[in-house]
Amino acid sequence: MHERNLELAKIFERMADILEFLGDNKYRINTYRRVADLLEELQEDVEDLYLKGKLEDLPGVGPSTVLKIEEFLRTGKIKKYEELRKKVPEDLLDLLEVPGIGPKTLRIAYDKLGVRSKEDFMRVLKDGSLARLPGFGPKKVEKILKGFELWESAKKRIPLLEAYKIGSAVEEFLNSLPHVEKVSVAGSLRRRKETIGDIDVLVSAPKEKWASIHKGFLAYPQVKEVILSGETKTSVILKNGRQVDLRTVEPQSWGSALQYFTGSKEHNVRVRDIAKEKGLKLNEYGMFDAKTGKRVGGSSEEEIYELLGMEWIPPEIRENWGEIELALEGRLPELVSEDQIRGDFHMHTNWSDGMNSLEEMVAEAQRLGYEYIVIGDHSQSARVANGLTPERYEKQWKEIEKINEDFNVEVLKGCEVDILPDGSLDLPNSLLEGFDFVVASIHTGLNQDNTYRILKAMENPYVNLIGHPTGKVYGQREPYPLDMEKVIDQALETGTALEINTARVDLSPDHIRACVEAGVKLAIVTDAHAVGHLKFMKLGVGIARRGWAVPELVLNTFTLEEVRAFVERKRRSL
DNA sequence: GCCGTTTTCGGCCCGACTGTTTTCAGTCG
Repeated sequence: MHERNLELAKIFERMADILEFLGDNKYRINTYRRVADLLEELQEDVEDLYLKGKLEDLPGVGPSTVLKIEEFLRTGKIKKYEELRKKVPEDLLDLLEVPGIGPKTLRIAYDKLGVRSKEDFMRVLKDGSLARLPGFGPKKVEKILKGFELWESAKKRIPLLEAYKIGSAVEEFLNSLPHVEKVSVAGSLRRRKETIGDIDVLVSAPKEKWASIHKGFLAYPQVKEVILSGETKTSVILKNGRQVDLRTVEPQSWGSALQYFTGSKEHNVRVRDIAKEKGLKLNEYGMFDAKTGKRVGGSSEEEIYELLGMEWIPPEIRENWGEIELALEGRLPELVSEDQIRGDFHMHTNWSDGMNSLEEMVAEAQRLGYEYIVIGDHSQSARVANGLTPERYEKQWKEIEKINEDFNVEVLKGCEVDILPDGSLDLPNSLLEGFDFVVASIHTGLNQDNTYRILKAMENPYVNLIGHPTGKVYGQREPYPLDMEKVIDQALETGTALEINTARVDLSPDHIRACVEAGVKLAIVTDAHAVGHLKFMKLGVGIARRGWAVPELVLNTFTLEEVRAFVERKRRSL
């Protein structure tokens, strides 16, 4: 990660917010936002690009943007931004993140009701003064209040994807410190829960080096505030407001500490019970003989579980949901794992709403060692996303054919076709037939029960995968009502797979487990809109494992021939 | 603010949905 890129991206984002609040030209605002997105996804350091004179080659970057970036690199500041931020209270802008509050609403509350903070806004919602303004009413107030709830809960708990990014960056930083032997996130992040409280990170090192490691961690550039810092534990708040707890342990305690801090609490209670039955004592420092107090193990997790007569249990399923009994009997299922992943089934390019070109996406997929990928750009009715018409798909196919000559990874012609309100598809079968793999998703009517639309879409012989089936986006959108049982039956019946969407954490682990029990095929996808998103496959695998997904049911473990056979089987049978 | 095989000026992703309206405005994706 290039810190400076992110810092600049934030500034452009903020400038866009302020301009929007001030009612500036919306296309200029749009440009600022696009620049912010661009910077966030940029693979190289922005300064390198600037020095090479390549900044203006980026799409959407013009002379004015280059000047601002140049100014920032030189002085660390952007004058225009400094002037803009004087015009509006800093906290006020955060409210734009609340679903239901847009720039106009915020401006009216500011002008007419003197709202200057979140507390002010809550007050005018609750005392009815906002509802009395022209253009507002009780329903709108209700909607914004609901938006606040969603927003608050998303703020309190960290969505898995965000926590994963933070955790990975912290791990990387700690690994760069001297004397550090092992680093791992623990807690609910390691278990890949949908939402994470605090981010726990564990480091093993000889005791005499701990002080220097804690000190080193305080120098992590993202640290904003230190809550506490001692010999074994440091807690900090990062600039993004998230808390990270670092613990140092001795190498001989690595396994027991990792086991202890990974949890879940319910899992650990049972595990310690079993230890007790065997005359052993387990804590974060190691496994000991209960009578003599003599250490019998603790350096690795595998050793801990082995001493208890159990198979090692993957962290994602440590919830006391039956995994302990199976591990004691040696009957744990083999869960899908990262090294079995051969491809990604859903990603976008700049043909629709992706940031990168087809070639750039393919190049990254090749770098990741994939055997195949499915390009799944949006279809025509997704106009906001610059969805493709049949003609444009046919053009894209030509480009894909050309690219397939130059790369080792096989690029499958695919699409993310919209499921229309009546359950029919946005593209005719005559065109769908020409794709190698078809993903179908719902993007409209997100407040109604959409079971019938999904059931009908699965009847189409060319639909291989239902994209983000529940419509949920964590912290932003509740799922629509859906009869998952019927969806699962229909998926099984028609030979259609369901999507595990890494970006949205949809399906949930519970859904995945139901699919696994029914024998429904699943596909883990990143839904990447930029090359940088493709690497989150690792996270998707974690989500799948949390739902006890086994490789036989996960399409990503299939060879290219097997994927083609999966598609063919459905086409022949319906 | 950016951009150009119809343009160096005049467009720019535009439609669905919701709640407020009685013909529309704001938000979202």
